[in-house]
Amino acid sequence: MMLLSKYLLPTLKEIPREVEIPSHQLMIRSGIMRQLASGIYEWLPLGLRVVHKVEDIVREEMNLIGGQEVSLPAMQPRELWEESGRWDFYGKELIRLKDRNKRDFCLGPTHEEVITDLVRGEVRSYKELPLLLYQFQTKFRDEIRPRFGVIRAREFYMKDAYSFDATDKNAETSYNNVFGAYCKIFQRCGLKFRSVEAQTGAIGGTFSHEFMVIAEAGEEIMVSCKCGYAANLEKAECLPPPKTERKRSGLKKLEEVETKDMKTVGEVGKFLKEKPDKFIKTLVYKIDSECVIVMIRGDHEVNESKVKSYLGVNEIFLADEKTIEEVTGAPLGFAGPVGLKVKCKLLADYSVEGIVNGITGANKKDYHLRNVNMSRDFEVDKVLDLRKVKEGDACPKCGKRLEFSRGIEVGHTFKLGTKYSEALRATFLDKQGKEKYFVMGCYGIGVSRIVAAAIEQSHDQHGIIWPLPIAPFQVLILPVNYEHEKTRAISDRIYEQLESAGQEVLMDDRDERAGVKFKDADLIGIPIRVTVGEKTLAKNMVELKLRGEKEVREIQPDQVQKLITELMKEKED
RNA sequence: CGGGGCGUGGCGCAGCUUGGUUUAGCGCGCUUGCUUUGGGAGCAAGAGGUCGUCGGUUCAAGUCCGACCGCCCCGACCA
Repeated sequence: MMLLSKYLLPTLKEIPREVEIPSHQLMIRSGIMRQLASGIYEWLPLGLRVVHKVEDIVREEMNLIGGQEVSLPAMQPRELWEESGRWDFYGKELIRLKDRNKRDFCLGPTHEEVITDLVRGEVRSYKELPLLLYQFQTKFRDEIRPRFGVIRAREFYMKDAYSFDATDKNAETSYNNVFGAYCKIFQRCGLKFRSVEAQTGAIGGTFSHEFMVIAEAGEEIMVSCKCGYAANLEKAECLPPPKTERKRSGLKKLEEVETKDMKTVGEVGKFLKEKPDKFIKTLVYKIDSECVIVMIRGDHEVNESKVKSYLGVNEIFLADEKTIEEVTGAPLGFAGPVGLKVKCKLLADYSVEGIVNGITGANKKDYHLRNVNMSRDFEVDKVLDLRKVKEGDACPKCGKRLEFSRGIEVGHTFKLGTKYSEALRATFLDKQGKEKYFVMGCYGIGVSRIVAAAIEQSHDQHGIIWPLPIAPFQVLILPVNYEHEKTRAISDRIYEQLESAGQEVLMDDRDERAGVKFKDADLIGIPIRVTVGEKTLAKNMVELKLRGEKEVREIQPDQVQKLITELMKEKED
């Protein structure tokens, strides 16, 4: 019997300090986990049960689409990562270490290299394809700033899957299969979620989707439209502004104005009495040793992901002041595209094209330029979409207003193509005996993150309200006084009946006052509570209450198992 | 990496400004006993702390100074 008196469940009355969002607070307070170091957590028995619940659901759905479970090493040799080019590309997020012989290793933040290496060694023929391999594994990413408990942790539990196909078309089928399985997984976990188009980032590939749990505390911003378009903020596009007809006559003469100590669009705009949308904001980025100039309209913001993906790099930084002086000949705040000292690649957002007689830095201390016009006063290498969309921008699909909402990313699917198979020379022989690269996909689900996301989405002021399918136990029996003979007898009997009916039951046999037990019950959020107390027992009744509802029903002890079984069926439908 | 905050029994905190009545307290939790017993009980008696680490100042350091470590928050960029 699972007795609470013997169960390691250290609940906390007080809200732990230094903990921000509800899910994190509740995970600590309800004894689900404890922190060991920044972004590194210990799972306690109750929490681990939830992890396993999620894991089981994921495993079932992956198996249903033909997935085969493997387990790959967390510790991976440098050579493999150099083959794919990611030893350098992945940056500081990759945790590196040396063995006793000074050989370099990393702790896997993801497993494309390892799985591709495995498959290139073992799979030779198209007849063995398609292949879908997956695993559950602890991943390591040295996050720039861990936060929100397990939502952005440095060590976390994830399911990752990799598909190998003979053709691009087949790979798309694999992708769609996983996509479907993911929808079922999140549904089964009882989550309100949405899939959005996303960027491929450090993983790479041709396209990708993120699965977002809708939650106020979410770190990610989702952009969506009534027409069905949905993307994350990094990826989201919008229609370029209608091109203003630029008549030669309308172009005024270029003119220099003094703007002493005014560096920002706001300051200069106020001084010149011009709106931000007249400005060509000019940013100097440094990529390795090269500089790239990015221009954008003053009222917009650069979406660095778009810059990164256009340039094909993983990390870009704004140039330091010294570099800016070298490139522009002026201190920070006076950069512009006209008359740069050093030849750089110039990129302009679509929004810059439409600016007539714009304002920009003069590349000269304390001066700006007025009446700047693209093509006449400066040439750019490329005009493209580089800005962050704003709420209300025009949807790229239908032109209606885009809406913003927040979410927690719990899954991500990537159509990789042949990026890794080419890098690692992973090939098979097709029907014609021709050597071909595997067409790959990779698919992640943040298992530990789902636990937090579920709480974020389902709690009240008293504690967690677990969705039934991922609850650590389905039923909590709460004998008001377990020492009372009849109470104990009835409680034990209900426990046994439920258990033999396949329910997972926790018995609060502690010698605590009723209040303590009720508070803890609400806190740990087990979906069904059966209260056995002398008061109702006098009427030969016990109480049944659902955590998410107010209503308390009185029923006969012998009816408990039957009613709960029915309730569970209802919930499943 | 930059800015801010914090570090004192398991948890939450006070004490530090102005060094010495501090044998380092308080609340929660924990142990034991009695009373209580349907929404975090009362009384009594206990256990539990190298005051983050190292160094310095001083007759004397939880308290002052320095370095380091850890944790949290904001930012990582708007030119």
